[in-house]
Amino acid sequence: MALEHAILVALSEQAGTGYELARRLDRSTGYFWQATHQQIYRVLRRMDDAGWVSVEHIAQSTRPDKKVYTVTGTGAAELARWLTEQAPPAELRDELAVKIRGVTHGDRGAVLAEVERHRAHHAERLAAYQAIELRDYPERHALKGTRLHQFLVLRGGIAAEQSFVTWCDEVSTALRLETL
Amino acid sequence: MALEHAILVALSEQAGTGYELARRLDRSTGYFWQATHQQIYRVLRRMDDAGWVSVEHIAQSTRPDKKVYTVTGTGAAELARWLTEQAPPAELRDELAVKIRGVTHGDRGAVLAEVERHRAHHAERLAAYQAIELRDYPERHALKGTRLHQFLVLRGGIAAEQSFVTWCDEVSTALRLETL
DNA sequence: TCTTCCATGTAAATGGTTACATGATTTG
DNA sequence: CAAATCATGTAACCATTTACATGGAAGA
Repeated sequence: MALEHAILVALSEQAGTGYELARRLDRSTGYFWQATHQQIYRVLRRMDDAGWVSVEHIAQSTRPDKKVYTVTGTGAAELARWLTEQAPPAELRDELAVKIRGVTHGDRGAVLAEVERHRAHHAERLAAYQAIELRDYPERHALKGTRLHQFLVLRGGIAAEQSFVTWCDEVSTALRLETL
Repeated sequence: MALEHAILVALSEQAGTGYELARRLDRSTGYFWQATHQQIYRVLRRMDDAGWVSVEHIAQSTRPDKKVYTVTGTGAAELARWLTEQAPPAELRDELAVKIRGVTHGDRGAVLAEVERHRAHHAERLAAYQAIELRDYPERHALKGTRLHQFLVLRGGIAAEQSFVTWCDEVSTALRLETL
């Protein structure tokens, strides 16, 4: 499973708490792998039991105690091993497609509105990703190492959102024309 | 949840058995929603309990007995209701992105090979979808009703696979150049 | 003869979401 | 004064995947 390994990647770059990881994943691997903090806490405990990470308890006076996680040698080895494994290619899951397939059995106007809502959502994400691209990677063609790899993942997010937007447009045009 | 409703859509077009649905979904809604036969059997039972479908037992001499499912009035109403609901926009889940993010912590050659394997997989799917497009929808611009909606979902699958292929190419080029 | 197809399911495990709970601090 | 942020978690539930099980018929 990938969540463990997404966490290993994130912690290899910088040790941190579960709470912090939840936000970091949102902004990096998060384009392709999401997780709530509850899930992350549970997985971190499992990883600790397996010896992939070690914990440093930090008592805080004003806040609840922190647990800062660091990748161990075993964890690093596990990440390296996992990287050589084959992963299942991505499969899509989009309820919108089910709704489109079902248009004839309900209110076509509602489905059209839904297509446009999704269009707006994906366009917004696309714009956000493109803003990150411009702001954080001005030297696009000179990237190396981790920064290059982060950039490449971002590019995947951009490509995917772009294609959702284009598809939504095609669908709403076709549904409108059909009504005439 | 969408599986129930994907099944309602499929059964509205044509009554059928659980086994048959498993294959049909594969070829229609399946570009955006997959399900195994085990899951379908379980969901069909739930739908039967809820009164969304009715079952006709058909005894067969040579084969195990069939259960042919049909959508009831309640089921049709539920589908219509669901179509007016908002659905969460699609989110991506691709382990490949996690591996790309982690390249510096393992064997870069292995990850590159994996990117190319995924590229091949998506290219194959794309070709398959395009073949269906050519074979089954030669009158692309004159489509109406269910056939149009099926076509639009297929177009979404094509757009998505296309963007995966393009992305994989971008990633493998970048990873190769980085090595130099 | 071996594989695929038809046709049904159960059981267990894993993964993920939602709801609930606590409590101080900083920001608006 | 209210809301968001930091920081942790538990519990219950739901969805999905994988493995196991059966058994005849048709086709390669």
